[in-house]
Amino acid sequence: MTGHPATQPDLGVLAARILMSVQRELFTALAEQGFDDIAPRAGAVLAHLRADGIRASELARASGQHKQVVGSLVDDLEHLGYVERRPDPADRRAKLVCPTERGLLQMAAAAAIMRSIEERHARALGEREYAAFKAALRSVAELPPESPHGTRPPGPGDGA
Amino acid sequence: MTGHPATQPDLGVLAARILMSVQRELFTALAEQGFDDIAPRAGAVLAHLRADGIRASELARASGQHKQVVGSLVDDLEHLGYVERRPDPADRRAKLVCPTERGLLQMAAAAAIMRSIEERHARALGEREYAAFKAALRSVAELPPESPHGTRPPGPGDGA
DNA sequence: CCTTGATAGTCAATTTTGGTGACCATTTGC
DNA sequence: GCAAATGGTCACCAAAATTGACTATCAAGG
Repeated sequence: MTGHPATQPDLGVLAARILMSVQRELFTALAEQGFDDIAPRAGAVLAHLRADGIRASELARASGQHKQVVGSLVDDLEHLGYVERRPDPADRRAKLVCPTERGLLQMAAAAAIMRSIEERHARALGEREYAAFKAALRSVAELPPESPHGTRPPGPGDGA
Repeated sequence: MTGHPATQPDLGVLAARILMSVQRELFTALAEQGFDDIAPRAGAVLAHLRADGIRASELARASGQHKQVVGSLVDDLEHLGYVERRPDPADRRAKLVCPTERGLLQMAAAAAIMRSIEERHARALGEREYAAFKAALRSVAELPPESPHGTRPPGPGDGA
């Protein structure tokens, strides 16, 4: 990251700024809607929850966090009543992290807030431009880093 | 953040992913070039350094970190020989954080690495598309959050 | 089968970070 | 020249990430 004011802020600085701003607004709005007991860091788990459950290790991969961190996050969310751990029928080692009723409500609320944030940006940029921006953002997020020699195809590798 | 795999990953998830990937690649490359003693978190300061110096409080604003954090970051970077504190001639309370020779080298190296990362994305997306993407990214990063009533103009308000 | 190696998850200990409140020096506005 | 705001630091505390080890299970191969 190298955003000298002389230079334009670089990709990393911009990403960090957007992340901070989105996080702040999302969790402020969630708190106003009654979800005031979840720490922003729990977003790493909540953002990747699925109604039908997801494995902790997959959460770790998707969020880029270590599995110990995900474990403690899930602990917290479980105590708060947002998720519960259920055994994974397909693998007796694994446990599925499933949202509870309250978890589903939170997911819906967060999705609505994120929609409104993105709609605001879409209005500012123009619908078409924002759609193009979002698509480009996805591409950039999915482009594999560096690949010194034998690049693997950019296929569905990234689970999330 | 609400990126159910069913849904597309949202703005926050994408920003987080890009930030992580950029950080990892940048600091790996810096380490390979001999700058292996700087922690990624110091990027919050390094990214906003200026050759002619910048105040700690401005670093705090630009990076979104508390001034105590910036202080300790600057301490570390000072011990490592990347920056030095000089009194600000314009305000005897303030100190300017100025890059040393080594700091300037680091800034140049980081800028080059970031350029190569962005060039890779530009190749993947197309030069035109990437330029449009980058412009949109800046707009999104600068759009003020929410503004329930009397919006202030989106002028140069954001210091960084 | 029975071994070998990888994967899923947890526990515990350590280290890093981040956050808080108080505090001094200086500047700014009245 | 006094009060309030700003720049910066100190000392302490809480939260968080990283590491390493360990159990249970799965998947391959012999």
